Amino acid sequence: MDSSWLDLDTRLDLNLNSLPRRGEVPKREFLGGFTGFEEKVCVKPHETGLLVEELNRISNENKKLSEMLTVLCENYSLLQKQYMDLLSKRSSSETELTAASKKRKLDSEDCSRMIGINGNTECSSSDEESIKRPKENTKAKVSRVYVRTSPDDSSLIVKDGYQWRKYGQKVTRDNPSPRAYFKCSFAPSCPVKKKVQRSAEDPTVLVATYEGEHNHLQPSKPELPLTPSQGSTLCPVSPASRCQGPALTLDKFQSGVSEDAKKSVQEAEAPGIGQILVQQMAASLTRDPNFTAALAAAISGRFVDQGRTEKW
DNA sequence: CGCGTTTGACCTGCGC
DNA sequence: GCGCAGGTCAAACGCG
Repeated sequence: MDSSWLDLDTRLDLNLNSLPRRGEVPKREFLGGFTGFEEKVCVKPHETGLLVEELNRISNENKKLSEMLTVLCENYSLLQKQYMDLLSKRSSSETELTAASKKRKLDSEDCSRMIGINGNTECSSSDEESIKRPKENTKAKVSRVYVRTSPDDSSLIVKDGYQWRKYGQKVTRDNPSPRAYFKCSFAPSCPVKKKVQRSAEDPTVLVATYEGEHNHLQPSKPELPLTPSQGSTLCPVSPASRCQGPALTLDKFQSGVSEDAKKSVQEAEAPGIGQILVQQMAASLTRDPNFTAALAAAISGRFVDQGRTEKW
């Protein structure tokens, strides 16, 4: 593992903040990491000017590209918001038609509307239920998570890092797709249940309803599927938090969610545990003499490398 | 053989 | 009290 590469060459900053301003000669460390390019450092003065000009041109180009990307992202968010508004209007008009006879549907639809209003992909209905259904005050906390899947993925699997055992499946009246019932199987005494059903409006969206709180640690981080067919991604429907990168965990996913909703899920999932685990792992690693020796060797190696590049 | 999933039967709560 | 719909159970089944 050549750690000297990491800091010097892997920065792909579109804004190019680290690049020299117009008229400045490029610094040595910028060129230092490129093998083959290093020979060109010893160039004639007029060639330096050309290189600076070229660098500025690329810098401007990157700037333009990043601006275009920003505009594109804004447009995307706007469009998605409009789409969600449209969906919510349609679902609420449908609700009005059947509300008198379908009081049970309230539970599933109040949250669907929330998607449209503020782009939230997860909501806790515990507060609403405490008002609407005082009888269920003693019931476990309920939170809902919306998960986008690929259209060809027919499984009802939401990978959230916990182990679930399916104990039932039922076709409900208001939705043609079946609802799957899961129990947390990591701890036998864990009371948490999960219901997963495809959204009636958008079949690519899985609606996972969690009931109760885990009384154990999270066995593993939510895993990302390698291929779309392998399952669902914990990809928020919300435009605010776009599906990207490998760090798509439930915690990350909550970044586009309202504070109340975040709180409810954080309470349910006990996220501080992860941090404590990391600290414990770091502590145990630093206590290991072999690890500290290897680390020291790696760091000293970096110093030697850097000293060499600065000579150039 | 053990474990997880499937699926039909049964239970429970709610509205009329 | 009855009917309906959601939720749960448990035997059968499949897979590694």
